[in-house]
Amino acid sequence: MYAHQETLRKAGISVTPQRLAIAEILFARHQHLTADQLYMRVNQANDSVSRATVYNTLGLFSSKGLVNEISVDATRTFYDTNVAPHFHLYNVDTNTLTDMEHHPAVSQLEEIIPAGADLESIEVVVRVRNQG
Amino acid sequence: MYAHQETLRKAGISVTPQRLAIAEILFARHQHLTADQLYMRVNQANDSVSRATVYNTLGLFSSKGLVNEISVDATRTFYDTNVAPHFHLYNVDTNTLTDMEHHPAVSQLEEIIPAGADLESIEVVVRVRNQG
DNA sequence: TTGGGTGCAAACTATTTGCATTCGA
DNA sequence: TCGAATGCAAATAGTTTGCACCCAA
Repeated sequence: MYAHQETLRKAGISVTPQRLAIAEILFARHQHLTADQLYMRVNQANDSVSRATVYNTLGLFSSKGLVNEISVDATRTFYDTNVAPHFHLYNVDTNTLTDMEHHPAVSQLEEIIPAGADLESIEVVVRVRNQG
Repeated sequence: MYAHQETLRKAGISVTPQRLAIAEILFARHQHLTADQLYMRVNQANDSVSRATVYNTLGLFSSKGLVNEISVDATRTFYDTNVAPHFHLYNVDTNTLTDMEHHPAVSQLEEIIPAGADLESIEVVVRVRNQG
């Protein structure tokens, strides 16, 4: 039930009931959730955690490298529990984010989009910060 | 001075003074601007265009394929006048978005980040919509 | 006991929208 | 003239913040 106490400790994050409740749901499997989706799932599992704490905790997890933030458009940020670099497929109609199995060159990306879907745009952002 | 009337017409966009003022600045060269940066530059060139019109016009240009939207984080959307698929480098310290000259495989991306910068994250989103 | 963590509500920011006005073919 | 475009201000949505309270070391 508390399989992720260790996950938090190893990342240097002190364990609290709220953080653990969030971690148990978030890290149950590789997935892509928005802050609000996570907020609803945590509270539906009848733990009570506020929105602010969900946001703060996701920011903390992200800064510790436990999750990746993926900003698919101006108002939708997903949190991805798979922190290895990989490609994502975002369906604007269903508002779902999934992993791509293959990582082709950008020039060949169009060839491998799923049947029934049309390419809308490709966004590659390598985020860097200044050293120091 | 009005080199981009034709750009708009070819894209099926009717020409208005505001749209032309925006186009002249935006398409002067390949660049990455936020809506607000563009708003300020347009008005500093002493044309008067409202924020709403800048946003609406960018949305229109984007839907016609004249610019690409790049959402670098939850509150920063850049508009890129280079609509060919390519990689971007976003510096979180300077808040600048630039093009990458090379398009390596994701697994090799870390090797080509600029001197003086550290990799923070890699975000690849292929946006699709359902056919029909 | 005391500093970090939490929760609420208010603040904030980027963007969108409703609607009355204005413009241009 | 008449629909499209514009501009303002208000609305919206996602996220952050200030601050009082609480709890565990």
